[in-house]
Parts: sequence; C-alpha cells; structure tokens
Amino acid sequence: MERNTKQRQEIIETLKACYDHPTIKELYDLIKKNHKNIGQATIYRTINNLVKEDVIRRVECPDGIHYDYRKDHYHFYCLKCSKITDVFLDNKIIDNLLLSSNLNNIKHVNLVFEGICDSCKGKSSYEIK
Amino acid sequence: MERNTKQRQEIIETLKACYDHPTIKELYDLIKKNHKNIGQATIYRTINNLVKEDVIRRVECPDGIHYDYRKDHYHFYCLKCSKITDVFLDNKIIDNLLLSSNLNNIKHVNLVFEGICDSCKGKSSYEIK
DNA sequence: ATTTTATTGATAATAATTATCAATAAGGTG
DNA sequence: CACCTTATTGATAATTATTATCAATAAAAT
Repeated sequence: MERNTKQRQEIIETLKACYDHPTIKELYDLIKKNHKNIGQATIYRTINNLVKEDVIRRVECPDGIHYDYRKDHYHFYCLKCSKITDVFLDNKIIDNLLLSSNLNNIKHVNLVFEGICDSCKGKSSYEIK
Repeated sequence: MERNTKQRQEIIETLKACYDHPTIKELYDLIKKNHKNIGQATIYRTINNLVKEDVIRRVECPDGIHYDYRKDHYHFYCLKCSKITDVFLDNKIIDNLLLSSNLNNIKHVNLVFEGICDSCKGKSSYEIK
C-alpha cells in the first residue's frame, strides 16, 4: 500500500512544475531548496517507484536519464546543445507505428528524435556530450 | 585521425558477432575472454568514440544502456524479463513519423517499444527491473 | 628505420546508485 | 482521539559505474 508522504508529494509537485526535463540530480537540487533535509536516497527511491507506477516518465537521452511528469508527447534531443524539446504527434501516427511493428501488449513507446536544433544549426561541428 | 588499433578492431568485431544487445559490462567480460589484459577504460573510451562516429548504436532501455552494431532497425524491451528484440519497420513508416514531427536535421530516431513479451504474457504482475 | 603522437593499461579519482537500519510518520482500527 | 502497525525516511556506508591521469606502447606517416 502506497503512502502519500510529504516527500512523495513534493517530488511529484516539483516535477509537475518543471517544463524542462530535469535529471535526478537537477530534481534533487530543486527540491533541496524547499526541503533542506530531504535525503538523496529518498529521491532515488521515490522517482523509481513513480516510474514503476507509471506516474512519471523516464526520458532516455544520450546524456543520461531525464524525467517528465507529462506523458502525452515525445521528445527531440539536440546533439549539440543537449536541449530537450517536446514533440507532439497525432495518435494516428503512433497507432500506425504500433500496427506496423506487429507487437502487442505495448505499454509505452519511448521515442526520442536526435539531431541538431534550429539555434545550433550553422554552428561548428557538433560533439555528443 | 583515428587509429585502427587491435583493441578497437576487437571491440567492433565482438559487438558485430553479438545478436543480443550487450551492456558495456557484458561486452567487457566477453572481450576479456580473448584479450585478457584489455583495460576497462579502453572499452569505455572506444565505445564512446564509436557511438560518436556513428559506427555503433546505443539502445537506451529501462535497465540501462545496451549497444548494437546493426542500425537498420528498432527495439522492443520486455518490462518483465528485460529481453530486447529487434523490430524492423518500413522506411515509409519512419518517413511518416519524421514528417509529422515537423523536425528537420534528424540524425537518428531512438525508438524502443516497451511492453510484455509473448513468453512473459500470463505471468504474475510485472516489475520493472 | 625513424619519428610523431594517438591510444593503451593501470590506477586513482570521481560520480552515480543502492543497501542498511534505527527513527519517524501515514493511515488504519477500536 | 489514542494507539498500533508498518511503509517510508534520512543518514550513512557500501557498491557500482564512469572518467581522469600519465608513462609506456604501437599505429601510421615520413
């Protein structure tokens, strides 16, 4: 049975308020501001639980794992500046994708487009972080 | 200028011979069998270089990073048994996906379907590793 | 053959993640 | 409300993963 602890609430609320896609370290630093003595282990444990419970989502990028409270979209990752942006796709497109994969019992489609963002376009040769 | 060292060759050849999707640790253990005194750091350095050079591919899964020499396909990850299987999709489907994303300068589409595989279907409640 | 210099292996250093466990507090029960 | 049970917490240690350092080695160019 899940307990709705202060820490759990704060982690959820903090992530919900984020429109960028924090790493676990960034999230920890954010939460520390309001909640001085929260333990590092609590963040790890809670985040992992929330992922399992499907409350939040992992965003798997070349520079590591980021987290997102919102689940109705996909992501773009810039190989030059590492910035992550939301990508909204029609359900129809995803249905098509699932259909042509011949898979069933899919719980989640992890989809990250990797490339060069507009503001990095034209800069010198890129380097994956 | 890249040097085609024995170590680099062996890492590429070993990964090329793998039809599962080893983690860096698994790959290291495999290579150790033939090449007793290869250093751990060499594996990390070389694998990271090969990813940057686009010779091999990272497969980002809930249980961590796996690697694949082959690049013409996508993946399915079983949330119960953690097995990774190849998923082949028509270019047309991916073109459609890219088109409807409105993105340009995409170098790579990282696509992992997560769900329950056929042989795990019917087992007790699943747990993400 | 000789020279140059990127790469290696060993090791240390650092960073990331998980395990341990007594103390705490959520949430049920009477 | 007070009490009880037990999941969760925070602190810390332990473990694991990754990167940095640097003298020795070996590609590959001359």
